Amino acid sequence: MPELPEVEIIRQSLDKKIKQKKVKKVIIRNRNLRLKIPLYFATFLEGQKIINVKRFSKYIILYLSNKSYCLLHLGMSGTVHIISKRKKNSITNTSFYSSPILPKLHNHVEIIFENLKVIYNDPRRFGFFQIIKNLNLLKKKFANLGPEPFQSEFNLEYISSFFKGKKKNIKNFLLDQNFVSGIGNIYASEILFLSKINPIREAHLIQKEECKKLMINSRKVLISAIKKGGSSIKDFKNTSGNKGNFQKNFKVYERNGLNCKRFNCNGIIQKKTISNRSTFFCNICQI
DNA sequence: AAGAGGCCCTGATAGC
DNA sequence: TGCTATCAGGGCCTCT
Repeated sequence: MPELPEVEIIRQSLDKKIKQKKVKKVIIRNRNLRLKIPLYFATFLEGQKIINVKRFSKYIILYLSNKSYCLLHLGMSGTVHIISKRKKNSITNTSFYSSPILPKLHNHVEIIFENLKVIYNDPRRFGFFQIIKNLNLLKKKFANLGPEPFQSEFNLEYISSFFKGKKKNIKNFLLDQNFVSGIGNIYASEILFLSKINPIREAHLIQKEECKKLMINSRKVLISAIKKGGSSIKDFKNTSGNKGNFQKNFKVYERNGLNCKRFNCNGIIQKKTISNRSTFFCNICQI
C-alpha cells in the first residue's frame, strides 16, 4: 500500500497521539507477518514510553525509553488505526473502544495506551515489526538504503554518477531503494511523467538536465502528496479511517486510455508492465 | 556485479 | 451463482 507520503501521514498522527505516552499492554493476535513477531515482543514493549515517532523511507521508527527502537514497515496492505477509548458505560460498567468499521480479521497487533489503542492490520502480511536494540543496529539496518529525495545527498552529482554504465531502465531505478528511498510504484510513474522521461529508457542514457528534473520532481511529487494526505487508490486510510486526496492529482497512474493532461499534448496514457509492475506514461510527451 | 524473475500472502474484481 | 485468472501501493532472495 504505502509509499513515503502515506507512511509520513501515519507517522504524523502517531506522533500527535502516542508521543510521550506509556505502553500499557500489547496484544498479539497473529504473529505471522513477513518477519514473525518474536515471542518477547509484547513484554519488551509493555511499560516503555514512546519518546519519539520518526520515519525513514517507508519505515516508521518508534523511539523507546529503554534506548531501543521499534520499527514498523507496512508492506503492501498494512494499515494503522488509532482508536480512542470512550468513557466507562455507566450501565454495564465496561469501557469500550469506538471501532465501527474496522475489519477485525487481519488485526495482527494492538498496542494499548491509557486512553487509546493503536491497531496494526495487514491482510497480505508483507509488513513487519522489528525490535532494534540500539542506535548502531538501527544505522546498520538503514545502511544500504539510498537517500530520500529531500536529502541533500540526493543531488545532481549523485544521480548522474549513479546512472553511469547502468543499463537498467529508469523506472526500476526510481523503485530501487538502494538508489533513492521512499518512492514506490505510483509515484515513480508520476515523477517520470513530470520529468518527460519514458520509463523504459536505460539509465546511462539519461542526460544531466533530465537528472535534474528527476531530482526536482521526486521532491515535488512526494511533498505535494504529503500535503494532500497521501493517495488512496484501494484501501489506504489514515489512522482515523479517512482517505487521502492525492489520487485526484494523478497525471498518469491508472489513467491508461485517457488523454494526456499536459497542455497541448494529444497523447493517450499507456499502461505497460515493467518488471511485473504496472507502469503508466504518455507515449508522446515522455521521450 | 548487475539485472531479471520468482516469491511471500490475501482480497477484490473481471470474465466465463 | 460460482468457478478461475489476474492484479494490487513492497522488498527480499536466487539465478544467470
